[in-house]
Amino acid sequence: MAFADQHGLESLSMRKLGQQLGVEAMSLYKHVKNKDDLLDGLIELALDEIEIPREDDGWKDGMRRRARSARAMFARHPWAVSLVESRGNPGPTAMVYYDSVIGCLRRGGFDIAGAAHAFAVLDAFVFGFAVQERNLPFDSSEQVAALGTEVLAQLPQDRFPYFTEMLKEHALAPGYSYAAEFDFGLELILDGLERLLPGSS
Amino acid sequence: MAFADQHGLESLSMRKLGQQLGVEAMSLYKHVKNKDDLLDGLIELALDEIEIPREDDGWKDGMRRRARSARAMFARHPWAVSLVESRGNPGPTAMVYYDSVIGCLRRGGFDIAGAAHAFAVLDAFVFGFAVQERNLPFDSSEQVAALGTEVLAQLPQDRFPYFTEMLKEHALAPGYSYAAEFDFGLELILDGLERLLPGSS
DNA sequence: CTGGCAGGCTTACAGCGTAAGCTTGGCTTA
DNA sequence: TAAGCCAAGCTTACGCTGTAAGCCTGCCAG
Repeated sequence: MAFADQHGLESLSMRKLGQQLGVEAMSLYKHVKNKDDLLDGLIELALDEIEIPREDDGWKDGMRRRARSARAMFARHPWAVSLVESRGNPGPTAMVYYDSVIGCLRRGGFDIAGAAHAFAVLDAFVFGFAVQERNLPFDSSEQVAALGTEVLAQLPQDRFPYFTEMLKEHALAPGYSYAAEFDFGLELILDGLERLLPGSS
Repeated sequence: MAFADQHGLESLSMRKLGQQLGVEAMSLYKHVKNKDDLLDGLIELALDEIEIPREDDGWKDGMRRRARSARAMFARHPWAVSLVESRGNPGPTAMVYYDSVIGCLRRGGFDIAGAAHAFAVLDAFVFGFAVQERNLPFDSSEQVAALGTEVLAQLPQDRFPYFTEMLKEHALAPGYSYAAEFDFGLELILDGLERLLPGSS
């Protein structure tokens, strides 16, 4: 995990990892079945950093908590995005996660189908947002400004009037942060789900 | 693209691609700068299959159209998911796509910030859903039944009561299709966005 | 007729995951 | 104390990858 955080997932090879540990590549195979096994372990570590809903959380707080912490985890470990994307089989940590999320929704009043809906839409949003955020070609707001003005200079602005406008008057405006879009989307979805509940007319 | 559809992205190597074309691997480099260049071209082809909103679409219809067609494209070309995920730089097709989406929203009455919100949440959902769907370890509903019962048999059911329940009574129920979750989430988000509009009090 | 050049081919290299087998040192047990 | 096992490392080798460098051939313009 330290290696992935430091050097990125694409440069994690058995040889380099061994080198960092002061060991030959093949020695790692005493501890790990193969590279996929190692990557599965990495996912497990990453998923374990996602906070699951507490027993005493209402469904909305519980979902908010896990969504926010998932986003934070993906921001801390960008490699986890590609990893989760590229391999499917849920490990034990994923099972705990699934069960606690569904449980939180069911206790909050959702029927089975409703909980499935809620889970699907929230999960898709959280993960999709993590991907978007990781693919942004900048990290800080100085970088976004620099890159934005450069793009603007090269762009045939008359061909993309709406995009240009948004870049100029929104994304490049002081204080803009893409991260804020996360809370917006999250609350929108949570409010929409709330309306499904019996008793919200 | 044909090769990727047929054999999957992971087995697309320059040598194998050349072989399929009756040509040596290195010959491809006369037409393509390097493999990344080729992959960028693939993305371009894939994105081009996403329907963009029509001029006469209302914002809701426009967004629904592009969301649905994006999902359909990802279903047709599963490799496009990993590809979009792994490389960021938007090409010309992506620019057209961005501009038309933002334009559709703006014409529909969203202010700049609102359009940015809407774009972000919809895009995250659509892409996140595509990833989920691609990672499902089954393709048909017979497969889901077979796999589901197998998982159920192995699972320590008492440890994951909610998950077990959902599997038994929902996912394994006849006629269940994960795909239906897409429209649910999409409409939920669209309805949520509608409420942002002035005049919907 | 000639030059350029597009489109292919050949060779070669470094890096990858990993199969197969070897060495070593410490612990367990008789 | 001796015997045996085994965990943890090392070595070598194989087939795969992307691609740099350079060569050959045939078409087409001047």
